[in-house]
Amino acid sequence: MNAKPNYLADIQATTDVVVFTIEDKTLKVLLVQRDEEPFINHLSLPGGFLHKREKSSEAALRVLKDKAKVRNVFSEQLYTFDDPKRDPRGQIITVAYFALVPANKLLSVRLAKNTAIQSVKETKGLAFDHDEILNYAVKRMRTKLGYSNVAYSLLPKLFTLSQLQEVYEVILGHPVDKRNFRKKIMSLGIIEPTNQKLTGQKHRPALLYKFKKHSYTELEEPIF
Amino acid sequence: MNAKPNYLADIQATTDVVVFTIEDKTLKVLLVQRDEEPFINHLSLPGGFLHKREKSSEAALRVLKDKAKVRNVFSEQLYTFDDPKRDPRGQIITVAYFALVPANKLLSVRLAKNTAIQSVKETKGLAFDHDEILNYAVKRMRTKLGYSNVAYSLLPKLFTLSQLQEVYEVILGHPVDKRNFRKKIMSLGIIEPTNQKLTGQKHRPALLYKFKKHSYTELEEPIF
DNA sequence: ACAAAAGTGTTGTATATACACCCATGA
DNA sequence: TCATGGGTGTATATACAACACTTTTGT
Repeated sequence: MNAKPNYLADIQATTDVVVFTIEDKTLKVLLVQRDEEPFINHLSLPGGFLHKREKSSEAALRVLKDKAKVRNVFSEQLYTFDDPKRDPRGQIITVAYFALVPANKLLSVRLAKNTAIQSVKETKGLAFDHDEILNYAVKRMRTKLGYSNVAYSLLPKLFTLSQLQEVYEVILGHPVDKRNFRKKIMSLGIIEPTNQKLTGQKHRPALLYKFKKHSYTELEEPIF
Repeated sequence: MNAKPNYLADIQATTDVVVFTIEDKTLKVLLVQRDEEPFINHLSLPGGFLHKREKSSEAALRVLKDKAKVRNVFSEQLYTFDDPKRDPRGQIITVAYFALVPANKLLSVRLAKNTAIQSVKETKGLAFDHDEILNYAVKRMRTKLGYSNVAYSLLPKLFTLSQLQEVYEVILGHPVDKRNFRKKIMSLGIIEPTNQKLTGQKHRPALLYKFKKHSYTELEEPIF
């Protein structure tokens, strides 16, 4: 192999992961507090450097396991941010991912020091260009939800139609009509009723549904 | 700065650009023949290494200027391919872009040695993972066209409605009804008629239209 | 006059939207 | 018995899909 010409960039690569969840009718994101320079004590997206012989998708899963304590969640490559000025340490590009995690899977990480799960709306002033990455992820996630079944990854295995509707309302940012929503979602054929009900609330028990597929599928007709 | 721990990847970064054009009712792609190892003499997507202090988007424009001889064309980041086995020379990740160029802007590059503009359908056996990148680009381009005005970037400034319809037919892969297409496209309000006609053909001259905006815009309602 | 593409409306069908009441449970 | 969310149908408006003939030019 020839020596590298000196106009070529010396690059390091990282992965940052935008972990979304929905809770209290609010879209939230997982953040970690940095414990070293640069941006020490700032909040940032969870991330890390790419290891030798590792794909960024594997690195993203590693970050999800180590920092968010979750496995088997939906994650997808988002965009690569590579402005040479984005990191003061040098030319460090980041392959950003986003992941969707049901709130009930984030119990253990809530207890960890130096992590926060906070409303996306109230999030700004993150380290590096992470505000920009977060904004980009929100946009992508919104459109994804409109033509795929990814909502499954924000809900427990069994869920009520109202819970599913809440997911869509939070992400769309406006309420939708209950009857029309149910008609639409049932006509898509992506979920099916179980024979179980959610009891123990102070109102009529709701029938529990499940997604037919727990893997990412794009729909022919859009949901919204 | 500390020394780099040895489990971190030594990375180089490249950009590869999928340059699409439409000609003879066919979707075509610009390819270059490699003149060095690995994959010497194989066709590949035009691309190159990232320079110091350069963003991948700038590198993509540089590639477009140097290899495709075009400027001011639509280009957009596609996806980052980073399987450590994708390049035998080492851990080389590529930030792929796709660009849309009207056929009439590719005149000079046609004459160049070692370049080819060929039908996407008939393209396979490219160097590295470029078949995969090309497939990914085709898919993305199809969906983009459905909810944006990017068709402008595949046509000359002035064009007939039949030419525009051809763009959609080629990318959708099936013919569409002329009257319905015109109704739809006019109702979107993204193009407007000029007072010029395209004469010199052996049939009735067609009114020429232009896009209101020559910059990428996402539409509220999808075209298809 | 002929060939070839340009241009133009209507109708039926399917989809989306708007809207209000009764039901089952826990407290 | 009351409060709370669960569950259900219809009528109207809008969007989509199918379809054929006349016009203008070049040869």
